[in-house]
Amino acid sequence: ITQLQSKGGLRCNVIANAANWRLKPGGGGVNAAIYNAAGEDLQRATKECADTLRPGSSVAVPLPSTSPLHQREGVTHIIHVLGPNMNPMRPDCLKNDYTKGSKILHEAYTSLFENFVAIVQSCMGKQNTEPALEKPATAVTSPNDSKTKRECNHDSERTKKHKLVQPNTSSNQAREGDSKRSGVTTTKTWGSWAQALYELAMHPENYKNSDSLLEISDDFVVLNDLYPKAKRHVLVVSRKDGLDSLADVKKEHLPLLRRMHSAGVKWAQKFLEEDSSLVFRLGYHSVPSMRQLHLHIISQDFNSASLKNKKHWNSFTTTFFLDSVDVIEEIDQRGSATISSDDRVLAMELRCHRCRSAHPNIPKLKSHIASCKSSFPSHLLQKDRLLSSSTMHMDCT
DNA sequence: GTTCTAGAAC
DNA sequence: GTTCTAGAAC
Repeated sequence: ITQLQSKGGLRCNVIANAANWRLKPGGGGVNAAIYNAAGEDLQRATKECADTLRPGSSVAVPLPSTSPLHQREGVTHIIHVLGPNMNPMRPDCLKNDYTKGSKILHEAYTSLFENFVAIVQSCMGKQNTEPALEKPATAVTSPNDSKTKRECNHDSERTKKHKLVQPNTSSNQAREGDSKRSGVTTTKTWGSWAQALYELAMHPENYKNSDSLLEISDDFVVLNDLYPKAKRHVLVVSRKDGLDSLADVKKEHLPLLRRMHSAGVKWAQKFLEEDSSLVFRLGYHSVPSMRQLHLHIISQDFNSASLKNKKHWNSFTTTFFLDSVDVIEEIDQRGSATISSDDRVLAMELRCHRCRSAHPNIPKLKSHIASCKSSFPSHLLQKDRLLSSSTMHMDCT
């Protein structure tokens, strides 16, 4: 595009342009190159289609035949598309909302492909009556069109493009997404391996000799997690029979939740006295693997040999982990907890819980978090979601 | 070749 | 939840 006069033509009729929201020619990259190559005509034609672009949307602009890019290279359309915006100086900034970012990116691609399909279809319809769209235009013609097939030796490439496009034309199934978990509450059955906490909660006296048992009260038990995912990782397990997970929690359990939270804070405080470098987070898994409601108190170093896989990581660092303070607030206000996240978040890419950088596998992630000194995301710095020696009011008596 | 993941079995 | 391991990824 930057050279404009390609040898033998671009063999491309439609260019997808990563545009800016004002749809202006500027910028240092491909956007500027396209506008330079297409000339004034593109600015004029763009203006006729749209003034601005919202993240996740696209607009297809027919390139006037007077444009050099059309005349010399046979480009007939530019599709401007705007992805999610991470820059806080621009409108609709994501502010590290990964889920929203993924959604907007999905919308951007969907919109782009829909626009492309529409161009292909209108072009194929036109060709029967108007053979004017000649040579370089073959890239968007149907592979069934025997007239255009002959002299082109880029057949395989063309066919590939069409295979990518065709499934999209038949349906827009990609939009269904959220309809799956539509409030149908199926009763979960717990495997034998998921009963350990239940047994402990019902009969804590049987475990009194275990050195992982830290505290027993009438309505909860505190213990060291058998497979800690950080330097410090304890569980406050409710002793109420029938209360298996957050999904079962109702307003009547609010006093219990508050007592469990206080116990968690108390133990975090104790651990902070031993090691003031730790930072703690208190929360619940949206969908726990073990039966019996339990609150995690986990230090944010995640320095543990027991943290082995993606599910471990994501269950403590994505929206799958619901902060105790938020759960309590929501139960108080709405009467139940919103289990917003489904298990797709557990399969998400591995991102540092501090700086949000992505890492290809667990070992690489671990070596990164061992040295990441970035501050925690702002969301976690609010409402006492994090407990550290500086946020706690230490009693030095 | 080794490293790493992901799915089955428990 | 963990362990085990086939085979994917490198």
